[in-house]
Amino acid sequence: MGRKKIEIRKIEKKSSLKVTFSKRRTGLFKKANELCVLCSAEATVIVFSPGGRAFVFGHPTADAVIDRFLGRDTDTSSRVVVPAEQVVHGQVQRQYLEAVGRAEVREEGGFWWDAPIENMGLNELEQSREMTLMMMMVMESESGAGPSSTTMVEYAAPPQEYNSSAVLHARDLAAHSHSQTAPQGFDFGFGFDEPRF
Amino acid sequence: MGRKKIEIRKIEKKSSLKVTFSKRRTGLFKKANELCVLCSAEATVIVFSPGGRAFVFGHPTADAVIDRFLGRDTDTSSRVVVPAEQVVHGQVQRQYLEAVGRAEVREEGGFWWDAPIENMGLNELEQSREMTLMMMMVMESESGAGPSSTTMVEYAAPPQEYNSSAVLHARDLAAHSHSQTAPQGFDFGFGFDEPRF
DNA sequence: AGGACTATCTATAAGAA
DNA sequence: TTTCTTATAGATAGTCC
Repeated sequence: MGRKKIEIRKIEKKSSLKVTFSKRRTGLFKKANELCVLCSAEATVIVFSPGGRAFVFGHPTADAVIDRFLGRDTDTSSRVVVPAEQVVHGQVQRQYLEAVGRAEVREEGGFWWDAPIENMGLNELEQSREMTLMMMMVMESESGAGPSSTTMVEYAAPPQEYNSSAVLHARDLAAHSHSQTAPQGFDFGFGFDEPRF
Repeated sequence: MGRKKIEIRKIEKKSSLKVTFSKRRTGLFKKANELCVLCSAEATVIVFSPGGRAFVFGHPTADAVIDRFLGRDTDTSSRVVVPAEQVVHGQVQRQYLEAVGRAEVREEGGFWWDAPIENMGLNELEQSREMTLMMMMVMESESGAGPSSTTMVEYAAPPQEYNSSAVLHARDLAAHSHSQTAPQGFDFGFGFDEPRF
C-alpha cells in the first residue's frame, strides 16, 4: 500500500521497521475502531513492540489489566496515543477518551466497572481474583450489561523507565460522554434467535 | 474502500452489518498478522460481535484465557477460522496453526507455555492465579524468553450453544513448525540501549 | 519519534452467484 | 452466509522534515 509492494516478512532494516511498526500499529487501531463503530462490536487490541512496549486499544479494563502486569500502581500513568474525539453511536453507547495535555481531570460519573480498578493495595492473590473479575466484566459488557468505553493507550514497557512527566493516564482523562447512564438494554439490530455472529 | 464511501457510524441495515463485520474482522486480523510478521511484534486481538461471539487473534495463551471465561474445559473446542499456512520468519519464531478438518492431531513438542494450559480441575482461586501466570507469560514471551505462536480462533459465544460437532480447537491442531525448539534468544535488529518502542 | 507528501498497493462496498 | 467481481476509498512505503 505504498510506493512499492513489499513482501510480508520481517523487515530487516531497523529504521524502516520502526516507521512501519508505528504506521501500521496506528492503522490497526484505526481499523479496530471502525469495526467497533460500524458494527457495534467490541474490540480489544494489544500490541507488543519488539522492544517490549505494550500498546493497547480497547476497554479501560484491558487498560488496568496491563497496568497490573507492568507492576504499576493505578496512579502511575501511561501515555495516551490516540483518540482525538469521542463518539457515541446507536444504542450501544461508546465513548472515546480525549487527551487533554497534562491537565488533571476527574471522571464525571464513571462506569460501573471502574470501581474495582480503583481498589489498590491488594495482595497478589486478591489481585488475581480482581483481574479475573475484570476480564469477566469485559465479557459481560458485551452481553448488554453496561455501557462501553474504548480508548487507545500506549504503555511504557519497563516500569523503571517510566517517565511521569511526559505521560498521561487514560483514567485521568475526561470522559466527554454525552450520557454515561447505562443504556436500557442493547438493540443489536437483529434477533438472538438467529445464529449469532 | 469500496464502490462508495461510507461514514464511520453504526450500520443500521442488519444484513450489511453482518457482511461488513465479517469482512472487516478478517481484514483486522490480517493487518494484525502483517504487523506481527513485518515488525516481529506480538499482537493479540479480541473482537466481540454484537451478538456476543468472541473472535480472537493471538497467542494460544489468549486462547486459553478466553476459554476459561467462556466456562469451557480444555477439551472443549472452538472453531478455527483462519490460518491456511504456517510461517516462520526471522529469528522470532512464529507459527500458524492450520485447520485440518476434524482430524485429531497432537502437538509434537508443544511450547513451554502450553503446560499450564493443560492443568484443569483447578478451583476458582487457582484458576485466577493460573490466568495471571499465563498473562505474564504473554508479556515475558515478548521479552525474549521463548518462542512465539500466533493463531486466529473463533469462539462460539454462549457455552450452551456450543456445537462440538462442527468445531475444532486450535490446541488440537497440528503445529506445522519447522522447528519448535526455543530460539537462542531474540535479535530484534536493534539494541536495548536505545529508547524502546 | 512523529508529520507531510504522493505514487501505489490493498481493503472493501455493492451487487450477484 | 462464504465467494467472486469490480470500482473506489483508504492505507502506507519511501522520502524529506
